[in-house]
Amino acid sequence: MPRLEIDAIDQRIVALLTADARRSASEIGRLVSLSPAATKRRIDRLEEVGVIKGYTAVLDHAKLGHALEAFTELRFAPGTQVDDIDRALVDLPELVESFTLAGDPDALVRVRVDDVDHLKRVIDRVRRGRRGGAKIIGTKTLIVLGRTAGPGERGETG
Amino acid sequence: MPRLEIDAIDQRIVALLTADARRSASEIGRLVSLSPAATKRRIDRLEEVGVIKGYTAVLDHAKLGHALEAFTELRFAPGTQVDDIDRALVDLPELVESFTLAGDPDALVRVRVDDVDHLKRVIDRVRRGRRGGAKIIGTKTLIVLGRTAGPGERGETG
DNA sequence: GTTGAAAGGTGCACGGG
DNA sequence: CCCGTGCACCTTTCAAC
Repeated sequence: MPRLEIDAIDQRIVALLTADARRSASEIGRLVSLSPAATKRRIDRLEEVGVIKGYTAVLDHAKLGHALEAFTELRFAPGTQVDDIDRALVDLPELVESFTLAGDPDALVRVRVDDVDHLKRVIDRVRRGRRGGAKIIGTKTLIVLGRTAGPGERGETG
Repeated sequence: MPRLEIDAIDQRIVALLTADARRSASEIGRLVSLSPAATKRRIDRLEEVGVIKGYTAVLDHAKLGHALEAFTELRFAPGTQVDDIDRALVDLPELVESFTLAGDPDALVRVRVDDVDHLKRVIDRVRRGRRGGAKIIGTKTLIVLGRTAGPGERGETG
């Protein structure tokens, strides 16, 4: 395993790839004053140590027919293990990401759906929450009206 | 402006770029049985019409020193405009994204911080919510214990 | 960290369906 | 409209330093 330290140049490379993951290693090298080969080695190392987990396209989901986004807060029966929560949600195609939380509610589930009717069906599926012994005793769904990206999503954190 | 219709091949291209945004147009072309040039033209068109808004690196924030993630629910005073909410949150480097919601709470703010002390300072800043006339009358912060990516984040939705 | 050369990807004009 | 081809140019990759 390569060294884990992330120096200032690594941070700039990470920021540049966060802003545009399809930039070439040569261009990044130009921007951080390094040769293409040295830049590529740093990118490879950042991937190896797991600082960079991958690269993804940022989509306009509304244009792909998934116009509605929502968060559903979940409350579980006493004794439910946090790991059970994840198991309760696999195989839900509408799931974007799910969070286990400290406090009340116990989990937050983010879903993307076509319309309110679709949302209703998804919430029904979530509420069943059969798998893994997780017993859902309450849900509260919040419909997203608008979303704004922050600096932390654009690589401006360092 | 190019055509807005997204056919089955476009959807596969979007899914492939969502799974790995750094794949070359030639490789994607091989996977969807199209020439490199035709594939590139489709990718360019998907970007032009805004289906693909950009490309970003997926990071392990814990390895970059931002180990703690949290959601803060916000409640606003009556008469607050939803647009005021976004204006109240600009210039918060710890902000990942913010959502305006239908129902109660009025907004959900996602932040990434170094530790609980840092979180305390960020929540204090959010609670002030000076800008744009947004008056925050209550907050509730949920600390993230764990996160799981769903199919909708990996391009498996189509 | 650099250089350099081979392999492969990109960008563009052209022609065909 | 959208596809493929061919070619010049640029990037990536890897050895050697």
